[in-house]
Amino acid sequence: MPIHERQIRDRERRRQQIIAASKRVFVSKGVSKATIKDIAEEAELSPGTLYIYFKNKDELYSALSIRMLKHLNVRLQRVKERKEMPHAQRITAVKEALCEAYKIDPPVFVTLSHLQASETLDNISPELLDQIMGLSRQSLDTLAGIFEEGIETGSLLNRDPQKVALILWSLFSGLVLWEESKHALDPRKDFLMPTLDMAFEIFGRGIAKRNTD
Amino acid sequence: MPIHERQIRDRERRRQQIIAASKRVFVSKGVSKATIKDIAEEAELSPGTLYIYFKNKDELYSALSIRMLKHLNVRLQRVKERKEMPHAQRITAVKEALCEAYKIDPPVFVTLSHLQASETLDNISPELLDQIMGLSRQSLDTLAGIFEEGIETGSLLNRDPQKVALILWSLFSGLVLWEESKHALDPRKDFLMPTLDMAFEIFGRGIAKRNTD
Amino acid sequence: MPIHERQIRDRERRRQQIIAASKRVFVSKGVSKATIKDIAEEAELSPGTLYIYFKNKDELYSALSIRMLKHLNVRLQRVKERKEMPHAQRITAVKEALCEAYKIDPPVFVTLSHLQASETLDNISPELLDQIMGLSRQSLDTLAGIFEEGIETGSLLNRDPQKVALILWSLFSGLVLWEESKHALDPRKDFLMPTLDMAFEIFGRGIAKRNTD
Amino acid sequence: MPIHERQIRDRERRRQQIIAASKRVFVSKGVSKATIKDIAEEAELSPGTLYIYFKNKDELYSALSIRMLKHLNVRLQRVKERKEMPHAQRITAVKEALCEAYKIDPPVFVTLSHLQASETLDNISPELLDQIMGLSRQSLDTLAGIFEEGIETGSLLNRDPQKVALILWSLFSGLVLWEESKHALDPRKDFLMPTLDMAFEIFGRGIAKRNTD
DNA sequence: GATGAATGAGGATTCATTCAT
DNA sequence: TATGAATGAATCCTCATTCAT
Repeated sequence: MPIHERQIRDRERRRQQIIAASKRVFVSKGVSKATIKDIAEEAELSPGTLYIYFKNKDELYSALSIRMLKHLNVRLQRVKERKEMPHAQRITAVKEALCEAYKIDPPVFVTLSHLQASETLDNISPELLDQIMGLSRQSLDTLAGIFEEGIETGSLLNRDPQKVALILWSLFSGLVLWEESKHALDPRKDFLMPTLDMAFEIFGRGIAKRNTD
Repeated sequence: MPIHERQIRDRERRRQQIIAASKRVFVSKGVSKATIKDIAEEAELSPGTLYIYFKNKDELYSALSIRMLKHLNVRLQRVKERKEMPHAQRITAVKEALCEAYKIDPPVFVTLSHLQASETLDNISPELLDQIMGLSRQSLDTLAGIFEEGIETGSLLNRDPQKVALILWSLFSGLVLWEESKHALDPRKDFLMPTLDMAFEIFGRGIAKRNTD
Repeated sequence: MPIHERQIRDRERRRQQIIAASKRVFVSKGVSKATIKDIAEEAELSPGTLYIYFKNKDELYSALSIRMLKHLNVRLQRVKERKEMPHAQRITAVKEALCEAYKIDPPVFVTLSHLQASETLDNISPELLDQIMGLSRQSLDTLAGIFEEGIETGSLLNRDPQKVALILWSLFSGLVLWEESKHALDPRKDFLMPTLDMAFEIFGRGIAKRNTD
Repeated sequence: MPIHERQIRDRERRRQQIIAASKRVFVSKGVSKATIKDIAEEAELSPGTLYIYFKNKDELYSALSIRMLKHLNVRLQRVKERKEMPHAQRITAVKEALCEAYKIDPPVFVTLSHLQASETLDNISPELLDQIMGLSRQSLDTLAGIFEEGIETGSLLNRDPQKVALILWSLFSGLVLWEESKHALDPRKDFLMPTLDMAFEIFGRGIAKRNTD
């Protein structure tokens, strides 16, 4: 049934169109200031139409996070598969995966932080919440898996990989959140990247095992 | 003018009373769900009265951050003055300063992140914004100063101390934000402290200079 | 033109199919909660299709009433034709006619009451409104005719038959409305029928002429 | 504390003012067409103010019913106390009580019917629902009590007084609902009263015991 | 005729803020 | 200063109706 397939594809395209529009609105107005009307106008649709594709505002927010988390998962998984890579390069690869996910959707990290701050989750369906939590966990698990391998090969300090993964994620999201806030006040460009580089260098040194350990 | 002074003191006392009440409300209802009416009730005042002491809601939010930042500044300054301390202990002292500030006002870190995420800064007076930014900068500067001394004494890697300070702050606030979000969903106790300990250990190792550097 | 006739027949069949579906929706969701989309889904049609057969929602509502009123008219007319029947039996026959109409379409009586309460008549075409009013009047006229005959034969009190007819109709619809409301709260079965029996008994006694009158 | 008392009185006065305004709006626009904005404008208040006095729209609707039912209860109770009255006069007194309640608030009977049709009760607090149901029941119980006495004294037919009460109530509300609907279409005056008189006459005759019973 | 995505006006409700007392 | 009732703009969301395919 090719007709049916096209309908599904159209539907998905619309969803993506709305998601893209809301991303742009979030960038320009901020997440909590963005209204459904704003997003609808940006998407050149009527407010009612958004509700055909998303049950409510919170679920629209969540869709952004899900898209980003899925993308991130793929990237991290790819890093994990490169088992032959030396650990230092792997951490750099992790950084690049995170940065890429961030660059695709800068405001989504803010959204995700909001979600994490559990301030907007009231209207979310349990399934969607599960999905977000599951994807978050999956990202962290993949990260943890990478560190675990480093520990097993003796490259990394023997520390709880779950905690290490969380530390790296927090380091990254903390910096990004800071950058976003500075950006709003003083949009000089790319103070973030050098700081991120330095952060990962320090983290990499800190987690690496040395002869004396 | 003792009468005048007492008036000022009374006024300040009221302000603190309101701030304390809003803190409690933030803890129980979450920052974005808290309304002026909630805070007024908690403070056993009427909504109108809050507006005698704070120009608007955002300025009340900001006052929380200011209190916290002031406190943090004092603590960090004290660490900075302990010039004789070995760098490893100093980083631990920094951690304790941050933790203490956090423990006094857990939700304020979230608020501060919100402020940083530039979601609530619209209604703030330029003076207040300057004050917050100034205090933020001061905290970071103090931190940077500590690192600078470490670099000068050859204990720490020679890296831009401002960036290092920002990295440590981001690491801390990223973890705290994560913890707060988990807390809302699954209030098991104190997963935060061991993770923070590990984060600072890794950071400390990463920033420490070694013979081979 | 047999082709043309079949088209008309098909059209009428579709209308009945939609009416039947909306009846089922009204039963399960309540009249005011039922949406066009609900009815369309129940009829396995699309919302747009309903508008081919009914000008708008109110006209769909009205169609239900019309169907019921037509049915009722036929039944009442039949009672009227049984001129040989003693008046007491005739009133029982009237009761049965009303009950049957009610049982076919319980929620339609509620709808009709709503219509009567002039809450939904705004969007109705004058023709349709005329039709409903005409059918209502016809039912009442038939009822009045039955009573008139009773008066002429000396079986019934000499009272304005129009008013008597209205009284009986109100008695019936009042009880049914009450029953429907109770049903929603406490769906015990068939408190209605014994109460209706008693109501008609009292009414019958009350309207019957006695020697002493 | 006379000041405190005045506040309570003021508050109650405002409530009554709002109730009175919504009554007027219901009369002119119909219950389901009336919006909060309409009522607010009629009351010369802002929409927000209504929510200080009523939790939501449904509870405002309910308040109308409650006022009417309370009034009715008082009146019916008074009739019940006149135990010396012959039953025929008592039924007339019941009619007058019902009519008076109706005349104070004609549209409220429609509202009450809507409530009974359980179409608008979703947003009502259980307490309020209980109150309405309780008052409804109380009215019916009082009516039933009156009939019970009539049965005991041998004036009335020996029938379940609860059912008889319900029959009378239904007769009344059915006629009133009809009248209201006619009124909207054709506001000739006072077709209701003579019909009501006749209805009660028939009911009275029907329920009265005769020697031959 | 049939579809169902899109529309957008309209409604209930919230809440920061004001102001008369 | 303190109050808290009143405000009304702003927001989310619904749903009858339309129209391009």
